[in-house]
Amino acid sequence: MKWSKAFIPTTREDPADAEIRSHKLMVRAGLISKLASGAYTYLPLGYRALRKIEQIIREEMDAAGAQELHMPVIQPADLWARTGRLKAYGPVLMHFNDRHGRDVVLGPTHEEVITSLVANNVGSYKRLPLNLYQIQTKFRDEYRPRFGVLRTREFLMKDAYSFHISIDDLKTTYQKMYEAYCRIFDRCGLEYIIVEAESGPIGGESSHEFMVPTEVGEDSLVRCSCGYAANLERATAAPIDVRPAESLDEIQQVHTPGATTIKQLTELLSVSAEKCIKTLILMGDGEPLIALLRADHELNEAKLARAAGLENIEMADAETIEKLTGAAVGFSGPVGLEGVRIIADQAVSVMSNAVTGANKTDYHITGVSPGRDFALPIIADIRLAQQGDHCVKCGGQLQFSQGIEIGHVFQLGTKYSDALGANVQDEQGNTKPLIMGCYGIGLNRIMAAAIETCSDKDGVVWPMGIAPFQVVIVQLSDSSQVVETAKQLYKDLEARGCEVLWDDRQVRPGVKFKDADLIGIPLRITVGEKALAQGKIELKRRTEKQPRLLEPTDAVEAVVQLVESQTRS
RNA sequence: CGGAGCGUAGCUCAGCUUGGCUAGAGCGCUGCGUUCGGGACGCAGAGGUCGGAGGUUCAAAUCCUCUCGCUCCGACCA
Repeated sequence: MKWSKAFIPTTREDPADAEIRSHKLMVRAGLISKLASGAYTYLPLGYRALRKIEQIIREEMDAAGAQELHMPVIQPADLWARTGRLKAYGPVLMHFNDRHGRDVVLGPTHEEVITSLVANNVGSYKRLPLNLYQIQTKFRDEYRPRFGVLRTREFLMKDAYSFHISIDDLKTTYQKMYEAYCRIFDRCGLEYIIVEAESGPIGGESSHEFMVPTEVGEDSLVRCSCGYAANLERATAAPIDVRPAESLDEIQQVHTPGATTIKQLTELLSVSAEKCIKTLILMGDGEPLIALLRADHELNEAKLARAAGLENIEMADAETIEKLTGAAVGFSGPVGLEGVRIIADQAVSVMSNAVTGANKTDYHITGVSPGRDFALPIIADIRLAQQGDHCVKCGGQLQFSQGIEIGHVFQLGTKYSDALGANVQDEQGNTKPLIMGCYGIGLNRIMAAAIETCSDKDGVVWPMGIAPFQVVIVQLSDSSQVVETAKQLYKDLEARGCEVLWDDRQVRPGVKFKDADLIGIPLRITVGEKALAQGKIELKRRTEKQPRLLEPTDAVEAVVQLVESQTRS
């Protein structure tokens, strides 16, 4: 491609509405352009990169035994109602009414469609396992699109769905997908980690997320040097040890007017939050429930729900709290509360001489020791891991960072097949629900994550595997010798299968160098009078400072080799 | 949906507090000339519903009301 004919609108300045590095660079390098909040055009350069990502995914999915198909974006809302997800997704689903007034949704994902497809066409275990995938635009009316292309209302996703007669068979495919994902992300040149994950409202039991650690990701990661890794929702910290025995104080009531927050309480009484018990009152399936946490810890609702055996949990309103405790919000405590389920975090169970609410407005009590002053019927891990916690596997310090989720694999089970009646007959002729797995990859996020992690002060530094072009030829002048040499290199490299961008523009050298760095093509050939006087041209990697001088024919060989060695995983 | 901020040239912004002449700068763009190995310079130019609607006023980019859009924080999220 000749640069003079290409549509690559680079800019010198950062866009005003971009906050994070990848977003700024994607706009400056002419990869994307925003149409509206959460809706971006992929410009030719950006689209080339996106298509390369797509092709890597396609090749690896095919190699792993999955088959590509293409499903509709528009889906009857009725189908969504049957799995309960019309309600579960709520306003995130984009709807419209067609000319007959039928409620239609734009697919945010395709479990319903694929499950009904397979239900209608597969009746026997003999056709299983089956693994089908598509690469398609998905629609979600996000509460808040953000971070450039990281969270948008319209995005490209690869979603695969597998169908099985047995859990063992599902696990085999799950493992294959897991390995295929590793190859895909390796080929994309990403540094990623794999974490245990909550499966979320999609349902299912086992799940792993593929994350690229960055400073700006939306997800929080917890890691240990021993290899333990989980996302924050799932992460478990090592239990807190029992403190050395001290003499147990007697309970005393203290006047704490207006101290409704932990901060106010600790300042008023000059105690650390570690000595206070936070009493959270929640509603689970219509019943009140009390969660006790050390005051410097945060509740993990998913863990609490699991410990309590409940589906949905939400914070109780002020009225419920006042009725239950007889005190205003902010003065609740476990001592003396009757007839309500109490679940204590493990860290609370090892406390003594603690401070907590007195169930009397404007009063707290001190000298509280769990076990002595109130019962601990259920002790569980119901908190978020936090800075300073230790690894549950090896006892080492847990490390916290942010990350971008680029892929997610789930073992779904029979949630959708049950809801949609997707059954097959097994060997004995019994009717069995299909056991499912599903596997997603966010293509746009791969691109953003790659740029977020691969860039320097001058611009993007594309990994070879997903670079829009593999090599850029910078032609420094219009002298016939320079032009002819550049042209010959261009022809030779293209003939060898390289993706070449030839900067033949009538602009000053400085502009060409700056632009080449900004758009981040991995290899750069410079053709200029100086080196050409010795019959040489310059070859440089984007990551290097100094070029090497080579004969043009040697340069072609060198480029071909570099491309090959860096494209392989 | 709650909180905060921002909408002025293609892009990045100044001007608004304290209303007043023809609405400015830099970058980019067009033409001519000089330059030509890391975003050159000179001259000449094109380019604006000051987000939109309504109001106050002799007079509104500037003040008031409403509205739309965008960004960030929160809530939410395969």
